[in-house]
Amino acid sequence: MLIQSISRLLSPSFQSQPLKISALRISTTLSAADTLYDHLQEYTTNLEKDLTSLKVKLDSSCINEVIKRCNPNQSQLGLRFFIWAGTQSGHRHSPYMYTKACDFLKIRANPDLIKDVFEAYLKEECLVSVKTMRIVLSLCSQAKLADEALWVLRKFPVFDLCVDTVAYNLVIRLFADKGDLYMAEKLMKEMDCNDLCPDVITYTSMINGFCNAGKIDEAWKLAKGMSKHGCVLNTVTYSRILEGVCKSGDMETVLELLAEMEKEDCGGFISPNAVTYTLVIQGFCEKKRIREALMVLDRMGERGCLPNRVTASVLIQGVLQNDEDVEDLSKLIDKLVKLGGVSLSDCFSSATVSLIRMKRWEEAEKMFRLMLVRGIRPDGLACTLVFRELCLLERYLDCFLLYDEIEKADVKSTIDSNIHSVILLGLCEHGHSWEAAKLAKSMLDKKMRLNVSHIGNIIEALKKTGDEDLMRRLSTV
DNA sequence: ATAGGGTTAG
Repeated sequence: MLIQSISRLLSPSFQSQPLKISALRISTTLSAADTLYDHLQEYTTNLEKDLTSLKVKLDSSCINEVIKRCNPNQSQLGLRFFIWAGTQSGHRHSPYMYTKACDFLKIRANPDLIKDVFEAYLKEECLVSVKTMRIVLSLCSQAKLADEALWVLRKFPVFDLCVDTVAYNLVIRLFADKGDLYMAEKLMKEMDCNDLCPDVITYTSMINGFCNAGKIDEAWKLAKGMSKHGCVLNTVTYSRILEGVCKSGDMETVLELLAEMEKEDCGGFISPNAVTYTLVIQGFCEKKRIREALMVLDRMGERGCLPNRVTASVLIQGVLQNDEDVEDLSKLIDKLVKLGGVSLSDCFSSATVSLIRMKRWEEAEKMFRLMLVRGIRPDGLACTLVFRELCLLERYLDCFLLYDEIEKADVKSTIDSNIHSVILLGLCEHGHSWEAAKLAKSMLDKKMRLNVSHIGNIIEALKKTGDEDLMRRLSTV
């Protein structure tokens, strides 16, 4: 969009064609949304039936556009539309769409919308299916609305629908996460009365809730009772308990539990995985018991369990926080990479990120530069944080030099468009027109959006380079 | 149903 404002500033003669092309592209994607939105405005009865009869091909951008237009004043219509769209065969809302719907329709701030829609369904005698219920429950889950989810659960019989385990699990998880374990447990007991049986997922939500509330005994009691319902304790559930014990700080018990999980006679159902080991390592690091954390890494390696990026970043942070010795860090990184599962890039990037978070900026910059010297490519987060810091310090020329070096190593960009824009603007404002022009070209090559508000300054600086080729390319984006 | 660490796209 702002590239277009650049072309306007640059030379009016170039702008007509590209603008027409993009206008055309927008109008084809909007037509489906137009049809649907217009219909929402006109409906009197049978909204859902009529929407279906329009036979519009649904996709996420069209659904997004419709709910966006319903934004401030027509949230209820927007919600009804979103629910209808989700029930259409051939379309399934992505998790991204659920977050968008919650955002645009302000479901969290206005949870009564859900009840209003159901009232309309009843009044207009709309068909409400299990699929409808599933979509509404997913919305409640996204918006973390436990009470509303329970209200929806209670509406199943009103529409002659049977509640299933998936629906119960969703509501139970919401209450358990909220810390209302009384209600969560009540619902779990209620499942039996509906010929439903709690499964491993139900138990895991409950156990997680009890552990977060510091009630490890209650969590154990549940775990012991799982077999009553034919459920077998597995790695995920057991690791939840172990996590709770870690949080309580009793690392001796944690080691006993870990040993229990490692025993062969459990048939491997609860054998620890990378997440389990990482939780234990994290527990020791938080208690500043780094040596023991490192021993857990060895133990993990002996059992053939590979560390991952989380394991690496937890350990590296632990070592950086507790040791002055650079040797320890490089020994650790060597070991991690030798075990496999993480790369040098993962390790050095993690170290850079940890140092920045610990406000040890000079060491972070050294680490970042060392990485480049050794030909190791920094990951996206490390780049973002380093460039953000350099921009705050107004060291735009350094940004450019580092950027150039990273670009030489590889073509795939790990730096987001906003940072590109900030660096570009900084270079322009500090009179580094040549560098700005080179960065602008690189951005054009990547088809990157230019989202800065100081387009005028950028254009003026770029004009100074007298680079006609660049000007032409900017104007024909 | 599994942790953690930014941003983008859909």
